[in-house]
Amino acid sequence: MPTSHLPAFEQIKTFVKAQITSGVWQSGDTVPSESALQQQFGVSRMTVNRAVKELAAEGLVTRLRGPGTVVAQWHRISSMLAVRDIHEEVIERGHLHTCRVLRLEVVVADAALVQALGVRLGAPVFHSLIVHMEDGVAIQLEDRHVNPAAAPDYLTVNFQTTTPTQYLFACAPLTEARYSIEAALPSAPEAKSLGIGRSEPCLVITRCTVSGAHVASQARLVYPGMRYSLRGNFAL
Amino acid sequence: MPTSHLPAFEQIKTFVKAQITSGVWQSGDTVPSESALQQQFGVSRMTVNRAVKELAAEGLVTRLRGPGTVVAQWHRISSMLAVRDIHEEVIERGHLHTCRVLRLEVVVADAALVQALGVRLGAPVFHSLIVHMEDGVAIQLEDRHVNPAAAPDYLTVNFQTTTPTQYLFACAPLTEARYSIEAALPSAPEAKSLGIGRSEPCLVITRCTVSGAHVASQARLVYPGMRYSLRGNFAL
DNA sequence: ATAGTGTAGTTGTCTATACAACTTCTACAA
DNA sequence: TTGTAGAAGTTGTATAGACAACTACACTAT
Repeated sequence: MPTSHLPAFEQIKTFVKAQITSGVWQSGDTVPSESALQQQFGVSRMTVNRAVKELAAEGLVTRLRGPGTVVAQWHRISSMLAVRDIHEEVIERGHLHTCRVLRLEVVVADAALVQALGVRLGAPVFHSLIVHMEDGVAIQLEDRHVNPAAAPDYLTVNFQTTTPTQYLFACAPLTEARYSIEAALPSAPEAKSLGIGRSEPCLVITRCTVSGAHVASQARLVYPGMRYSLRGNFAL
Repeated sequence: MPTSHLPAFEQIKTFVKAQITSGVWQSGDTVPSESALQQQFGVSRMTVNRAVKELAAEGLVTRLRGPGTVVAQWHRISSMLAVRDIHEEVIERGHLHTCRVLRLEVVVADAALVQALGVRLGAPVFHSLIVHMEDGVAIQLEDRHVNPAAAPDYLTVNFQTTTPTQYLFACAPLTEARYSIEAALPSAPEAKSLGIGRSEPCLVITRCTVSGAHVASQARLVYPGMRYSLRGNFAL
């Protein structure tokens, strides 16, 4: 990478992003002030300002006069589909979030997992299957496979108090994500876990998150179609 | 609106947006150069630069050294879900796009349309029902209601050569959009039109577009779940 | 007629400075 | 102890100027 040929403001952005994605600066941590970065990089404050302002526009940091710049809580994927925690989402609606852990185990990587996670065939992979409920009604089935290299202690987490999304955010900072949204019918066990009929259509979000060099996890999120919809708004 | 109290760069952004949303500047038109806007608003070039640069980041205009700034082709809704034309989308994949117009008529506004389009009960509303095909296979059913105030000549358009999205973009520039994505089973006529079974789940995108003071149209887009998925990517 | 050259116009980046607006913390006074 | 005032630190906005990189177009030399 010819970073030295990149514009100064890009180099500063790259530096800050690297600190965040490597986990050196975590959610809520304060980012050095503009004058500090100015001295560190030997550029004018306007150049630092542009770099940090653009990072704020991308949602990686939040800025306030006085308190300064802090690493943002959630890294948004576009303005519509944020990688956010179902727990937070339910709480935000003023409802009660509970969950039932159906499976928490080690499985052996098959061809599909080799493809998705980049592990070797037959290597151990963590697997969790959790039903999330809003006021007692099942709204999401979370079927997740986790790369042990990214979260070695995944199986010891108490998922009654911490959601997988929360835990993975903390120990494997997000650097990249791919997702697809489709409509599908639930399988028999999925329908049973969600308490719906096999003919009820579901929104299925498949999400693959990358943290540094590893594919951290692959999640298949099944939402009952009658109880959930993705909404968005756009203006100007 | 206390526009005079807003920062100068915001006023310039508002001005440019207004020219675009009002249709004075259309897709492909060139935007005045930075020096021209600088003289017009009596500010420094850096201020104009910031305003136009942010509009470019939002996807409303594209900028190039030499050719200058032009109004962008498509107004993106977030980075994932663009309001774009199904025709362009199919062509981009290198396939053949055809369509069948099932209905093109005037209907009388019922309560739901009053709510959605902001017209009076019993007022005339244009309605089109079109099946879009990719290489002969139905991939989208477009059920659209159009506000006559926004597109008075909607019924005279030849939808074999122009898609509703294309036409509406031209005569009613987009200023706002709301959408939701859900999973649902098709109704009997919908299944028949798409050539799928009634038990095959579909992705349903409901989109409401606003142009200036009018709600221009409401579209219900039904995609067969087995033939279509929304995909997205996010990095850094 | 064609190929090459140069010039004008455009955006991209960067500097050094200035003031405004806001927050937090400290110091002082009641 | 409480309240107020102020100082310090932070980001937000704006200016005037400079040079670089790139494009389009007209002009020139072959």
